[in-house]
Amino acid sequence: MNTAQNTKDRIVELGRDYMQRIGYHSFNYKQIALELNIKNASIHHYFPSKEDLGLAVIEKDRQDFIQLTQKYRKAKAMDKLEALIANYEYFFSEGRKLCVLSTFSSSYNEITERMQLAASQYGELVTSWLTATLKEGLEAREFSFKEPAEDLANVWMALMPGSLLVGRMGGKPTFDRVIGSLRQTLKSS
Amino acid sequence: MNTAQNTKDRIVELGRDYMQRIGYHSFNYKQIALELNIKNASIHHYFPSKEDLGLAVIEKDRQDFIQLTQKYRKAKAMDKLEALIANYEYFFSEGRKLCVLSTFSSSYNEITERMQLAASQYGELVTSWLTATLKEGLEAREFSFKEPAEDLANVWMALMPGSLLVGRMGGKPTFDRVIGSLRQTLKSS
DNA sequence: GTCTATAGGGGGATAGAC
DNA sequence: GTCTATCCCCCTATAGAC
Repeated sequence: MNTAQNTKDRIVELGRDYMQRIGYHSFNYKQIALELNIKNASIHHYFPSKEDLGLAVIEKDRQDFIQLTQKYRKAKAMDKLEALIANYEYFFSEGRKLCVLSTFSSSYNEITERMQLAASQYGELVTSWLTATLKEGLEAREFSFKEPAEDLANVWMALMPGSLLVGRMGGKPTFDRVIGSLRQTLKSS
Repeated sequence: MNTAQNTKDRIVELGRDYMQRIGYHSFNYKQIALELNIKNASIHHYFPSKEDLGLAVIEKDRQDFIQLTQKYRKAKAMDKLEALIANYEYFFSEGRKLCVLSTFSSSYNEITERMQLAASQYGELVTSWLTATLKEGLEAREFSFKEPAEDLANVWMALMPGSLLVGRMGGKPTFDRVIGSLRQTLKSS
């Protein structure tokens, strides 16, 4: 997920990383410029406005997600979900970052309409995939939950970001406990 | 929960409201000053630095929580939890606000150590209360969950803020679905 | 306790040279 | 594509009068 060649791609990668750590608004161009050994103004060459970079970050994350779903297309449902969880484990261990969706959701009332729309649509995509994957695992008897798959998908959409939020304050044990419970939602009910 | 008499209390109330809507950093003194018909500088008379106001907001929210636990001291466990849920229903309907804890958690890497500590301690208090309340309801056979109460308390700590986050993007139906599932975690398992 | 005035820094954005 | 220089706005915070 970190294979940026050109400057433009590297800006998006670094921008995403910073936004996940400190939020869209606290992030600024200078932080990236320093790491790339270029100047503030050069970033504006690639992304004239901060909104452009924000949209690019959301789109990059969406593409990475699509790529993950493709890679695990033929895998077992449990392996698909574990791949998603692995991302969250990585976010937490790598500086207690939030995921991109929760980053923009926590700033939702102070970002542009276009960014709100992009984030919302990305969220719907993940929710749909989760719903389908849950149904898939249920039919294959990998899972045994009893509530509607749509409901459980929404629980995952809330619980995964939530695990990062409480993990920031409660630390690794708290984070692990929530992720453990997340896996448990697939069994019986 | 909204009974501010003097200017200082009103500043804290308004500050909390804004922070929950747009976040600690996006909030600024001028927004409050306009609503109170005073000037920016007057706020600094009560809260010399923004950190002071941030700490006051956390403390106010903690006191309100303690007051809620006192009020429901002798109530059934389910009624206690419903009182907490009612807060979240209110946050969402009132402009899709986040709760104070998730507000500061989402800005955790960009607030001062004192604020981090205050937020963390407040979080531990809520977690303890939730754990105790869950055990209480289990012993009274109001609930029938099977996992350790500590684990379920952490799930609630993650799922309640999570419901607000996904609700911002998915809307009321999504929020309601997560809250519905939250209640379901108390049954069987 | 509230005001005016202002310091001082940060950060997004643009112009124009190289 | 990157630079220097600069504009301009926003926001925290302070000084000092009333």
